[in-house]
Amino acid sequence: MKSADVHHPIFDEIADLARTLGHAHRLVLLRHIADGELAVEQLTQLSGIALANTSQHLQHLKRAGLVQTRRDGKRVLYRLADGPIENVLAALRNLANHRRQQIREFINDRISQPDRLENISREELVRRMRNDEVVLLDVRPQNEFVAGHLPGAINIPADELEQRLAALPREKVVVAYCRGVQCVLSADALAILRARGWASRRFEGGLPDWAAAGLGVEGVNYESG
Amino acid sequence: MKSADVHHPIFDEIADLARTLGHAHRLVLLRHIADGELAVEQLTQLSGIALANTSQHLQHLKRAGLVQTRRDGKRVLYRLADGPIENVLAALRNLANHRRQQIREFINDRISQPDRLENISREELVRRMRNDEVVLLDVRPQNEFVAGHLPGAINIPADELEQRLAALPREKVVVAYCRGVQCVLSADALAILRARGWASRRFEGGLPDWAAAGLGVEGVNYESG
DNA sequence: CAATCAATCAATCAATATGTTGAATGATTG
DNA sequence: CAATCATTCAACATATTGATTGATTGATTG
Repeated sequence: MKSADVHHPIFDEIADLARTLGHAHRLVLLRHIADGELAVEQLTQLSGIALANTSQHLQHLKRAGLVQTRRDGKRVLYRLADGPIENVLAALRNLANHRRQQIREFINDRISQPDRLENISREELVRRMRNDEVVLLDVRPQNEFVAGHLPGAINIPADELEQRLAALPREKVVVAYCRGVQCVLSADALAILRARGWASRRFEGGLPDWAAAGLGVEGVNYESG
Repeated sequence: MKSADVHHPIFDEIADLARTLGHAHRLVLLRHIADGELAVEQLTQLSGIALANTSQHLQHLKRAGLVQTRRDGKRVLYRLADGPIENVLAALRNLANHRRQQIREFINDRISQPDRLENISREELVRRMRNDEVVLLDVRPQNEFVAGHLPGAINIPADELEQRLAALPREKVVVAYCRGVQCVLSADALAILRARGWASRRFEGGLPDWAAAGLGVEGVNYESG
């Protein structure tokens, strides 16, 4: 409203925070630190960033109050600071994904050849689920999964898939699904799965197609009507 | 195996976004633009930033895809781009406020300071619901919820909120509501949500205000017939 | 206490970002 | 079509940031 409001120092503080997040190395480091306390050298190995460089970025993060440290013998362990830090990261990831998706929809270079992505029809999926031949993989963000998902599905958001591949069985066919035909998350997931040698298919219709067919859905939006 | 993940281009994209938000001038401009379409000169006046400088920052925002433009006669009008941009800003603001409060050991006393960020108007709520930017949280007892609630709302009674936080998404703004202005349930809920770092607002009018405005209500008292 | 290890500091250079100035563009007006 | 207005561009000086290198600090080990 008033210019006094506009010059409020909160803007500078927010800008400092944002600038601290404005470097891929620091985002990578934060991502690893978010999984638990880690020492500097472990972080260099996980990230591939040179030692002194890693240290500097970590101190940048520390100055900004995003991480805290603790000494354990010779090592210095870094952990996430208190506060809604992961919310900010999630929001940024969300926005970036939103953008990517728009770009992909525009170019439409991925789903244009559905055969290569090995789509599975709803009918075949139902049949193979009955025979316990498949594992359902929901690659949408956790909150959407919580709100409602196909029965028995495992939730691994697409951007975490590479780290969490171990959670998937190798002896069944993995069927990935997401928000539906316009969503590329499951296509991304399939690329990862196939690159790592998983037997995998894609249920293109996703949750909307499933629900529209009157098949059961699990989740908070659906229990106790 | 992690290094492949680490070099994923999404990190660079997120970093670019964050860096774009990493300057107080651009945050100020975004804040004004978020209120509605504005021309460059109006923005210079509102922000106090020199004309050419304003223009450059606006173009920075445009390059980053955070704003879009439209020509109207001689003027160029800037507006927010699509996507969960306000969520990112809210998350950053939230984190910065969290830090400020920690530093000052500030004690938050409920409704005594109803700051502008806390309450959300019906108009803004409707708009953000349309954009799928918010999650509605009904914190009244279950029986009242069943009788009637805002469309799409999740019901978690205020006294169960702390145990059931996991049901709430982190990447959308949570808007809590209850029986209306005289009811403190949603204020309590907001205290819990903010303490745990959720981006959250309060729809003060609650169900009565919503229904009085002639907006749709879901529930057994309202279903067809 | 010397040797070793983990992390940080200091100094440097290259690359980017910012603010300012004045000129150039694009659309409207008389 | 010339004048005017709103905005953008181009060029420059200055500041900030990032990566690299080698030295330094702090803690442990023998």
